[in-house]
Amino acid sequence: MTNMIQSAKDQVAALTQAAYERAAAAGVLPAGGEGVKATIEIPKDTAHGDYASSFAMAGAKALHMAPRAIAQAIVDHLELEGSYFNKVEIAGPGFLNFTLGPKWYGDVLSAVEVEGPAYGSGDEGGGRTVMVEFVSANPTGPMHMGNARGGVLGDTLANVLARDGWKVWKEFYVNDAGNQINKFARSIYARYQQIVWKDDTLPFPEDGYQGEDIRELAQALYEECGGDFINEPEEDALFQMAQFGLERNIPKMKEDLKKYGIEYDQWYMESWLHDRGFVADTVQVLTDKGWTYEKDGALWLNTTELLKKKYMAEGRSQEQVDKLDLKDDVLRRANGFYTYFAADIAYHRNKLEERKFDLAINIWGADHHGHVARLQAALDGLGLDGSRRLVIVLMQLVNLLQDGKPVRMSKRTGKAIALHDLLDEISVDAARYYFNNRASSSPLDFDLDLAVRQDSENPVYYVQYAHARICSLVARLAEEDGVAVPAAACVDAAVFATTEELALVKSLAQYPEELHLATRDYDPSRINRYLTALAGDFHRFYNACRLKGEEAAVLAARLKLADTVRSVLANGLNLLGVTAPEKM
RNA sequence: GCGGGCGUAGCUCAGUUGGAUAGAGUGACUGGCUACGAACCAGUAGGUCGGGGGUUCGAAUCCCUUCGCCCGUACCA
Repeated sequence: MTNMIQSAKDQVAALTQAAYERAAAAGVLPAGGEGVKATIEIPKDTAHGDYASSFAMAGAKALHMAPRAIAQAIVDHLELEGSYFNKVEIAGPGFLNFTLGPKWYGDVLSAVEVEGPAYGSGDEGGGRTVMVEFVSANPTGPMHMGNARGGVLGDTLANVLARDGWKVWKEFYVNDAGNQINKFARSIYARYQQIVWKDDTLPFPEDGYQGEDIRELAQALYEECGGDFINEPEEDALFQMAQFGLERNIPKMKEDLKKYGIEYDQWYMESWLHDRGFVADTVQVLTDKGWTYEKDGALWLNTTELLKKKYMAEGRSQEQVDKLDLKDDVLRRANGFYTYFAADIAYHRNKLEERKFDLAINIWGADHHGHVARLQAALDGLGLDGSRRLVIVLMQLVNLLQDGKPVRMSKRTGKAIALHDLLDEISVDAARYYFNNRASSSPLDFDLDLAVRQDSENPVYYVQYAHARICSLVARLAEEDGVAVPAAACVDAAVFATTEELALVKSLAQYPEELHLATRDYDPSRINRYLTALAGDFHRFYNACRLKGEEAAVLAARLKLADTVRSVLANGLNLLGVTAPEKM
């Protein structure tokens, strides 16, 4: 709950405003400065202080004075007594540069100590419920690199949301119905026939799944149940093939994801929606509301109108909307089967209406971006406000590199690298950190040759090393010198004098802000960047400042600082699902 | 055509509400342990922020325009 950055910022704003009012009362500044919207930021260069206010520049127009003159009047009437700051300077075009004093540094250490593993938490969610649906890979084959990325992204996002006051539910949507299951069944059936007749030249579906895993499924089926399916009607045999394949694949997926550190609250079957008539019911509701029409024997959703309505509501002009190339969607095909889109609308109606989640977040591959707006619009059409209550985080795909050159991945041709194979090669820690190392909007290259031999290559080791180094340091001081980590109340932050110490405390204070931004932008890769930077600040501190042999007050303060860093590193790594080792 | 993503150092990428001299990692080069963990640190070199225009005290960031790469635009899922 304690956000030291925010409270310092608030103080800058309050101090500046109070100074303005005093200056205005004294007649030094004209009236009209109350509404000045000054930005308060942390300068990149510490020579410009710890916080900078743009009050003087922003107010130049309203006050009809030169920025630097305004700044001088503010400084003359500033009252820093009792605040976090002990110095203010005017610089550049009129920046007011505030420098933090020891009180603030001490309070940062206290905040981490008091809040411990909860440090960095917020309450943006306010107890609202959110479902994060992620991975949801087709159960027709093993999971690949893209699923590995989506897995960490969703899992970490769920962790971060929970820290921000949301009640989080994690779900895997299993597409156990529809065309690709049919294709799956036909693929197994073809391999099965090849096995039964001992003839590899028997025909295999043109669009079938060619992976080795399909052969293995067929072989297992043959070994368990024999060759009798050959004699059954094809329809029955295909049903059995699909059942057998799913019953083996789904537990395998659960197992792989568990190994990867991911466990769901629920695996939700698409077939549940079909079986109880919920897809049909949802389509009926859309029809009742007048959003559908029949054409060429199929039932269509008037997506064009729904999207126009949505875009206009979002502020686009009629002209902009008119030039869009919009198309309607089929909900029920001429053959009577519902489309995937219809099932998806029903599934999200289930999330928002039946299960009453306040918010639904989906992690999707960027190749599905064309469906984002139309799904939201369809939910709008159901009166569920999908444009706001459904958030789709698009994730750019993973490029697999081999010898520095891209390899085309495809489940159909069986050329993808499976998640479980990957985890045989590299640790869960390394994989989870690696796949969370880029914003979801950036494509991510995955070079297996590099990943396999990576040790120090992966920044996860840099962060973990900092943690292990501190553990070792703390243990050693306790053992050899009998010095324990002191309570924050016993530390005099005024002894922090080096730039390394001050920078390190400021990094610690940045953590709640980073978590907040990670949830706001649905971008948990920020945590990686933060942790790497914090570890770097620690390593620099460690090289610049000794502990052993220093006088008691300095030793105590530095030891407390190091231990506080340890706590925050562990805190962040925990959110990523990465271990914080004491030794390595 | 329409829509989405991207374009920043040799390479991979950061850059929060517009801010002061545009950063990090990696690669290259030069240094630092009889030292609390060298899986570490310090330094040097490397840039027309794809190009052009505009908005203003101030633009990598906002607007317009243009070029290039990836993706989507199914009675597939």
